[in-house]
Amino acid sequence: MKYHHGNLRSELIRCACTLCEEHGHDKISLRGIAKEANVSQTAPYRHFETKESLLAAVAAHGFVEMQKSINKIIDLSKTNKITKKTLIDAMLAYLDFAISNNNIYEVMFGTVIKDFRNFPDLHDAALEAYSSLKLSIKRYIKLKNDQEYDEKCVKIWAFLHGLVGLNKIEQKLEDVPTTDGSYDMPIDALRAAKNNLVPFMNSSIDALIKS
Amino acid sequence: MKYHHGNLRSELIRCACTLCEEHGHDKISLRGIAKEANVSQTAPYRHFETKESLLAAVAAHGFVEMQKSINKIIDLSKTNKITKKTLIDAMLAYLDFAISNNNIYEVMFGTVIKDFRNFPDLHDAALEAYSSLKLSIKRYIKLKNDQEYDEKCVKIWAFLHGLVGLNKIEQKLEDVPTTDGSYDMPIDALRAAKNNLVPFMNSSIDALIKS
DNA sequence: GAATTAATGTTTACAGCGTAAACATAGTAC
DNA sequence: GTACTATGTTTACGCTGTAAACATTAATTC
Repeated sequence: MKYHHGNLRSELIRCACTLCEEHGHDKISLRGIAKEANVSQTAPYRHFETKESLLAAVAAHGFVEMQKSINKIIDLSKTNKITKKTLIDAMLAYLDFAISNNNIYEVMFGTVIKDFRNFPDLHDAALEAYSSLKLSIKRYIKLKNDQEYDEKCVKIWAFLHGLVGLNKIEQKLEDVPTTDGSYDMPIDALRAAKNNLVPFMNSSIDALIKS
Repeated sequence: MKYHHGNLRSELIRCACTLCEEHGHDKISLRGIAKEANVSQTAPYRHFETKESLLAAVAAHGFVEMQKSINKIIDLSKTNKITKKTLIDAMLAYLDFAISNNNIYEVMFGTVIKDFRNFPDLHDAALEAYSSLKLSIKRYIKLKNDQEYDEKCVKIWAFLHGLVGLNKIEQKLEDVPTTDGSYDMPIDALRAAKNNLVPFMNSSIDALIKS
C-alpha cells in the first residue's frame, strides 16, 4: 500500500460529490468521505480546514457544472441573438440541473456554507454562473442598460430558484388530495406546471422580462 | 424542585423556536433545547420521537404564524374584493415573515424535515398557508376556474420563494463589486430590487397573474 | 549524494451529539 | 390504598468533527 495518495484533494471532492448527491449533505460525514477515498479519517484535514470547506468545494464544482450546461445551450462560441425557444431551453437547463443534482443544489444555495467570501473559488464560480444567466437574457432581448438586464435577471432567477424550491416541497406533501374542502391542494397545480413546463415557462419568463 | 414540568411539550417548542431563530437549525441540539427548558437531556423524548419531529413542530408553528400575517392583511372577516395594493401588501407580508424569521423559514422549506406526511399537523399547516396565498389572489381577480387560480398561485409563490432564497445568497456575497469585467454582480441588482420593493413587486406580480 | 525541511499521510484522543434502556416519581382510576 | 400510566432522570453507546502527536515520503539545501 502506497502511503501517499497523490491527488487526494480532487479525489475527496469527487467522493464528496458522489456521496452528497446520493445521501444528502446532512447525512454524510468527513469520516465516511475519507473511507470512500480509502484514507484515514483525518487525512482530509491536510487539504481542507473543515468539513464546511470541503462542501464549499462541492458547491463550487456544482456552480461550474451548472454554468456549463447553460452555456452549452446558448452556445458561447457565438455572439448573435438567440431565439425565445433557446432562452427557454437555457432556463430549462437550469431547472434540469437543479433537479437532477438536487442535493448538490442544496449545498450551493442552502445554509451549509455560511459565507461565500471565505471560499474565493466558490464565490467566483457562483458569480460566473450568474453571468451566464444574464448573458442568455442579453442575447435574447435588447434592453436600455446593464441595470435593466440585472433587474430582469433577478426576476427570472428568483422565479427559477423558487420553482426548484416548490418542487422539493411537492415531494413532501400528500399524493391524494383531501376533499374535505378546508383547504386547496397545491400539488395538482405544481404537477400541472411540471407536465406543461414549456408553455408554463414560456408565458412566465416572457411576462417577467417585459414587466 | 418539582419533578414534573406540566406543559413541557409546548415549552420545548417555544425554546426550540427561540434557539432555532437565534442560531439556525443546524447549530442547535436536543440537549441544548432541553437545557434551555431546564429538564434532563432525554426528557424531550417523552413528547417527541426524534429531533426531526420537534423541528417539525417548529415548522408547523411557523406556517401558522405566516398564515396569520397574510390573513391579517387580506382581512379574513370580509369577503369582498381587495385592491392591488392590498394584494401586494399580502405578498410583502410573506416576504417580511420569511426574512424576519429566516432560520425558521429554512426549517419550513429546507431539507430538515424529509416528509411532511409523517407530521400531520405540519402537513395541514403548510396547506392552510398555501390556501391563504390562493385566497388573496381569488379576492383580487376573477379567473375562469380553480385550476387557473392554482396556476397563478404557483407562479407567484415560486417568485416569492425565490426572492427569499436570493436574499439569502446576497448576504453571502462580496459587498464591493469587482470591476475586472469578467462577470457582473448580482448583488447590486438584488439590492436595487429590495430598495424599490413595492414597484418591483407591483410589476412582477401583475405580470405573472396575467401571464 | 547526504542532511534538512516541508508536505502529506496515520494514530490516538476528546467533547458533543442523537437516542436507546433502565430506573424514579407523580398523577389517575379503581 | 393499590395498580397503572404518564412523565421525568440517569446511564450508556456509537458516531461525529477536529485537535495533537507521530510517521513517511518528497523537495530543497549544502
